[in-house]
Amino acid sequence: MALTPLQQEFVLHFGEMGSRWGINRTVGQIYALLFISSEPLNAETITEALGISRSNTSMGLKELQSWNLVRLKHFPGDRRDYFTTPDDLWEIVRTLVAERKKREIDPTLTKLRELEMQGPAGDDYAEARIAELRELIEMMTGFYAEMERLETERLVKLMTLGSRIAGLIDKTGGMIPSLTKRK
Amino acid sequence: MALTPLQQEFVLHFGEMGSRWGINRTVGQIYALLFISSEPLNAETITEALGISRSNTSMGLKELQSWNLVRLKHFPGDRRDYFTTPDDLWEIVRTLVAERKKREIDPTLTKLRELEMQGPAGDDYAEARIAELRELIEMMTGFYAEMERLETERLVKLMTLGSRIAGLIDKTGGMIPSLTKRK
DNA sequence: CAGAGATTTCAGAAATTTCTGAAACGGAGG
DNA sequence: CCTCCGTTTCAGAAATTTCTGAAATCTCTG
Repeated sequence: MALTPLQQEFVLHFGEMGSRWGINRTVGQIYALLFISSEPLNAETITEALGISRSNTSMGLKELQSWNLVRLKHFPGDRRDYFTTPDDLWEIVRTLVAERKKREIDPTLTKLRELEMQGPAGDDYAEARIAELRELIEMMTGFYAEMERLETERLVKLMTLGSRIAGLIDKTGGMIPSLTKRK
Repeated sequence: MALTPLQQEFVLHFGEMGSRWGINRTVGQIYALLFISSEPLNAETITEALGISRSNTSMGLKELQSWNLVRLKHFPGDRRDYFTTPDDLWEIVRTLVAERKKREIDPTLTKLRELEMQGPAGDDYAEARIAELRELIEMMTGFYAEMERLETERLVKLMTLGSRIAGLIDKTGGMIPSLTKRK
């Protein structure tokens, strides 16, 4: 499969950005290709389009699957696997955030709790700093857990409202009457 | 400077996590060390504490400075540079988010706009997908711009209120009376 | 402005990550 | 239970990133 110049440039950009996102170039390119392709693609097509080895494609797809970033499709009479990305971009964002949290935040939270468990180490400053960090992360993951439940439409509205909500929270108490009344 | 077992473990953990966060092990360790040290440290002390080369420390500190993650201090009669992290954890988070946005999001937004500029490429699906992605990113960065202005205290309150706010935004319109009234 | 102390730069070494081709594996159909 | 088609695994090659020691640079101080 030959790429159009537009596809080409898009794919190459995501390849380059890949390293900043903690995935490698190939994985970035594969994802970008699936993202801008209207039809599901099989491994052979991807291999050809990106000019990489078949095994590299296999590893890249495996990586993307471990991130839950691709969906598998099948066609009758064809036993090859075909891959796509979800149509809903918000679903993609949600997955991305969830996975990054799992890989980048959770292990640290676990480690911090573990360190606190070990009991007083006679290093007050370090202990205080660790506790503070753990509390911060817990607050943020708690907030995240709330947001996670929202479906796309509500999330969009929340983001649109952003500024107004922000302006409301004042230093004197942060209590919004219509908020505190309910529940 | 010899590290306490607690410091040791904390530092090593951040070193390991570093790779997942797009920074290298040494940079992660240096940051962690500064974070749990009550006093500012100079390059020589860091070098010794982490058992790395002096030049590696220099590069790591330079990297951290480019991320705006460390503060420089000086003591009278000592012309060496001493480094610390901010006391306020929220300030650290803000910096982290701002820098990651700059490195991981902005270049892509620019690229997407650029691709759209190049005009119709006869690939409707790809064009639509790119436009959709750009719009999503613009919405998120817009929301981020709002949040960025909030100082620590308000942010904490917003996060604490999270669930209630989320529950309010309903499908029928998302308009919260007390919100819509004020500008 | 010479010398000492401190930091930065840089080319190559070391370590790590990514990529490939070949071989192993898996499972549907005959 | 063999064969074919497709996928995965894996050991080594290639590429990239990180780290080091030596030299260069920078900047106070006397």
